[in-house]
Amino acid sequence: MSSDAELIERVDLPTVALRTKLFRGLADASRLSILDALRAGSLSVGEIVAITGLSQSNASNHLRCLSECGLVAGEQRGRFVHYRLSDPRLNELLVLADELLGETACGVDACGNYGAR
Amino acid sequence: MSSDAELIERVDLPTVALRTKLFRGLADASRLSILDALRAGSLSVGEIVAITGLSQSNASNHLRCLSECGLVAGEQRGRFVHYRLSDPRLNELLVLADELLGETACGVDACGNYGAR
DNA sequence: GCTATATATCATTCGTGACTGATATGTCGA
DNA sequence: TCGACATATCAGTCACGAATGATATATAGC
Repeated sequence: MSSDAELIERVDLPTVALRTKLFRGLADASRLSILDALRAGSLSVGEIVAITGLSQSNASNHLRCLSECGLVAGEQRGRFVHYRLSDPRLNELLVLADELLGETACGVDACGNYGAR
Repeated sequence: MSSDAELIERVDLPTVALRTKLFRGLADASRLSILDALRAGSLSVGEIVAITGLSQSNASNHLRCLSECGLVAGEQRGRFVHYRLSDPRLNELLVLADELLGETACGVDACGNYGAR
């Protein structure tokens, strides 16, 4: 239907949906705090809580989310669990983001469409 | 207060907040569709509507958001407004995201913590 | 001037997901 | 086995922001 005038290349929805979920995983101050803390190396949950200031249950919830998504990896050591970034390219992504924020995307802080929850 | 045991390097909150806003700008299927469409070159709003399938007002709202944030730039030509990506590094960011999704972050699609709105 | 087309703005609705507090699981030392 | 510590899970609350539909602005052609 809608005839032959369909020469427009539609957006690839599944791909876009995947990207959306990845960026949504990153679009939260708590999760970004955790990821930022882990850039220096692996940390236990307690250390993450101390560094980020998140509540224990909140941090744990976000860690589960990040872990399921494959962005961080946890390893049990005694009664501690140590988490680390699962891919160095995650660090690259953050660096690239900071570069953008430093230049063209500098209007982001002033954008009132969504706030700093 | 809280004594001298403050050797912990706390997360830099303003920086994290900025990154959060940038990623939140990217964490939406509609906006990502628009950005993806613009990777091929500049497009008018009408073309963007046709390609993404978004409603006109919805697309316009997202374009304003993306424009204010500095991620896209619009130029008036006659009664049309043509938008383009304002920085090629935005494209790099998307490529990097796809790389991550292809490998370590492949759990993202299965992550049920947040959905594909 | 008037009409049609292109884009922008505004108010409202409604679902998603972040946080809290309490509780459960699990691991170590005595 | 028991108590203390580390982490995980769960239910409930509440605010953010995405989409819609109607309306406003703007530009071009007649």
